[in-house]
Amino acid sequence: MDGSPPHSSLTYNGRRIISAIRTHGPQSRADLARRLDIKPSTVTRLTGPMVAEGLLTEAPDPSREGRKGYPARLLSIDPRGVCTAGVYIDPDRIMTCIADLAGDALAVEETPVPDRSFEALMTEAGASVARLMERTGIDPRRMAGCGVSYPGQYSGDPTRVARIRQFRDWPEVNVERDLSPWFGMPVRHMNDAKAACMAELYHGACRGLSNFCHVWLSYGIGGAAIVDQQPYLGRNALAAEWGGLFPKSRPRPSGQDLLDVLAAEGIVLDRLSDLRDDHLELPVVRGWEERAADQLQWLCLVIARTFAPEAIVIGGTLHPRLMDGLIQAVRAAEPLGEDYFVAPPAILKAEQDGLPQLGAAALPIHEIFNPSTYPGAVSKLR
Amino acid sequence: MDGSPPHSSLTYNGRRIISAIRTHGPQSRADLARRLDIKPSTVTRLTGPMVAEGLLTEAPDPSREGRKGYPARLLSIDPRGVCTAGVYIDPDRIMTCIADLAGDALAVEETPVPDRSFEALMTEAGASVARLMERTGIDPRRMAGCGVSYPGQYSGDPTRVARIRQFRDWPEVNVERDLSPWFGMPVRHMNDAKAACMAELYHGACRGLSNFCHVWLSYGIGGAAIVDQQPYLGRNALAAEWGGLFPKSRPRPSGQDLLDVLAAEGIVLDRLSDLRDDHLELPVVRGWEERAADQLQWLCLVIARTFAPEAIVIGGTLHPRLMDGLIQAVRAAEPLGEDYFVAPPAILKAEQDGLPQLGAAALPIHEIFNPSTYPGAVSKLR
DNA sequence: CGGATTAAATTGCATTCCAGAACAAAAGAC
DNA sequence: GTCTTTTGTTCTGGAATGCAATTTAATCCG
Repeated sequence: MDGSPPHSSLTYNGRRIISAIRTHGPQSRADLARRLDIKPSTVTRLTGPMVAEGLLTEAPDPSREGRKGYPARLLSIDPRGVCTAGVYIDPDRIMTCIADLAGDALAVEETPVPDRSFEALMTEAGASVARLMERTGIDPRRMAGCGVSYPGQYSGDPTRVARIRQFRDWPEVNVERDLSPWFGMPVRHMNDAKAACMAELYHGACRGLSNFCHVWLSYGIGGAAIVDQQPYLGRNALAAEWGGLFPKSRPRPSGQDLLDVLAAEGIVLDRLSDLRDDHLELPVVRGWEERAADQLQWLCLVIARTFAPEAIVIGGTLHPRLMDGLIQAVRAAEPLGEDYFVAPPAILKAEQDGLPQLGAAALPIHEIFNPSTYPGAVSKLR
Repeated sequence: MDGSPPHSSLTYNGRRIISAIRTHGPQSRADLARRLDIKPSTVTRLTGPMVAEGLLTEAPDPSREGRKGYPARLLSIDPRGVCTAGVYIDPDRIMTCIADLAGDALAVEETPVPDRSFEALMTEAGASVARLMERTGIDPRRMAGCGVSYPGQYSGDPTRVARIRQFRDWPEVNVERDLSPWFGMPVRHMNDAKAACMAELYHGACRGLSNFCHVWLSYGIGGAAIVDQQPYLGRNALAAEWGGLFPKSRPRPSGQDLLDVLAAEGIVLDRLSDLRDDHLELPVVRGWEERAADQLQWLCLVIARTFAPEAIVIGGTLHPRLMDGLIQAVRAAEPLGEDYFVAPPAILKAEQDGLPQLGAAALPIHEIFNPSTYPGAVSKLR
């Protein structure tokens, strides 16, 4: 059809339009002009090519039926207008997917990790993405890029991705130089918790929220803070790494801590996923759950009093019933401390924590559609 | 001379230029072009009117003397190019100033509060600013606006300034409608702690820093968080109100708490400023200081692990020797907890906490010179 | 039924702002 | 004295938006 991908020609206000539709749902050109404080003519001009290229779709507005005036046509994002690939790597497995703009996974794959070397992992991940592309028959021009995430904290130079404990032998990884070659498209990276947070921002419980915090419970305790619809990373990308509030030498509400507590009772599990339903009935697990709930209540209170987010979303890879129990406990702990004279932030349950590679797949979307990541020189007119 | 004030015609890149000079010091047009990734021709075109209007001044660059090429001319901000007024109101007094762009107060005034009604206070504040304008003989066209700050927390509708405890009888205050009429120029508002933080950003210890947190110790415990050179307010502007981490029913590191502790020992002081040097030697004050230092250490640890700022700046209206002691104690508490594998944030002493009205005076500067507050329609070129 | 009214969407032209390229100016280097 | 280097300027063109008039399709109402 045409040579250039449908997202490559978006102007700054073009991104704002996509962003507004994503946040506030399908709406007319006139609504967009009012919301974004730009002229209707600008909206018409910018949306024209987007509709032609299949990025947006038009539909009549039923809610305005029976009212005077020219009937409005609602603009919606066509989920299949652009797709992205997501790669999640942990010490045990590689999980990949092709996802559309609605966050639906068109295809997923899970591959065991044979060898933890950087080369072996990236070779396998690249091959997996290529297989998924083949299987779904996606037009490569519609692929906006590939997101890659893996657990671990950052350290030192923020332009480079950190080496992490589980992958000690990896080289010093630089996204552009070391990651991109394996996937044949632009590559973005964040650690597992921050990528999972992006999935909640674009496809999950926090869709369109401007300011919220994320708590990620896996083997460790991770997290992220979203400020004005972008991740706030802080110094060395250490912001919202809540684990730092719980010293490793003491009991903490992490998956590894649960495994340690179980092991001390003689129940040795290798992975979190080995935790079966009947384990949950054990007194030792009940006890851990109660203590972890207290610690999470305290954590949410601290988050509420520091970031004052609109919401706190909690997700992770612990057993679903553990997650549910912890979230219920935090919700019950209102009013989140004394001295509160306004309503506390909403406590939300993550919706996309079952598919960690979806978070990675959200990274290219952020890069391409978010106004704040618009590249190049800047001008503003008034 | 000319009819419009020198700051009113700044384009978006014009603001970026001012901002870059403020952050990185005097520099040549070529430096600015490289730093901001815009063309030298653009810098020439934009700086021309600024120099002509007296907003910028030119000087030869001694550091490039003896080197090849056309000698560079350094551009500096002329502190007197634009001035602002600042008004700080507390239950006991009204403090006002006229300040220039360097944060020098050209004139200050302190007036006792006769009557805490909104009308009386604003009448007196407006008259005071008018007297200062008269005294300094400032050209009204050079006045960018007036900042107004007073202590208290926000609640409810963030478009309106909150009613606070000390001023319970005030009406529901709306900045545009209720504050502007008294001062004859544009008015901006933040509470005392957040305004003080703006003074540190523009004139003090954190000049030009992108991300930092502020701890404000007065009768209460306030604070602010700066993200990308703008205040991050959060839900209901409650972000970084650190006092929320210390329930009022228990000992907390606030000035009011110190007065309460002293009162319990039979030493009844009415105001913080009544605390004399010899009070500091009392065992009860020593004890309070020690406990408050522990609490501040904990607070800074929490800030470091949540916001991960580049720096934490501590200021307030406590006795200077108390402030110094507390800051020293926090600095000595490195490494700010275990599990830290990168350097902790710098602990800085506020430089402008002696003149609270200067924080208010920084608000119009932020509004006028910060790229992120640029009004009107938006476009970006690439 | 048909003109008046209403609001959305479109079109052509004007304006604003920046990039690009050629050029001018001032200094040291050879 | 000419060449080289770097800063700074000028002028033109292009990209993006605003502005104002116009078209379009629906309801309202006599």
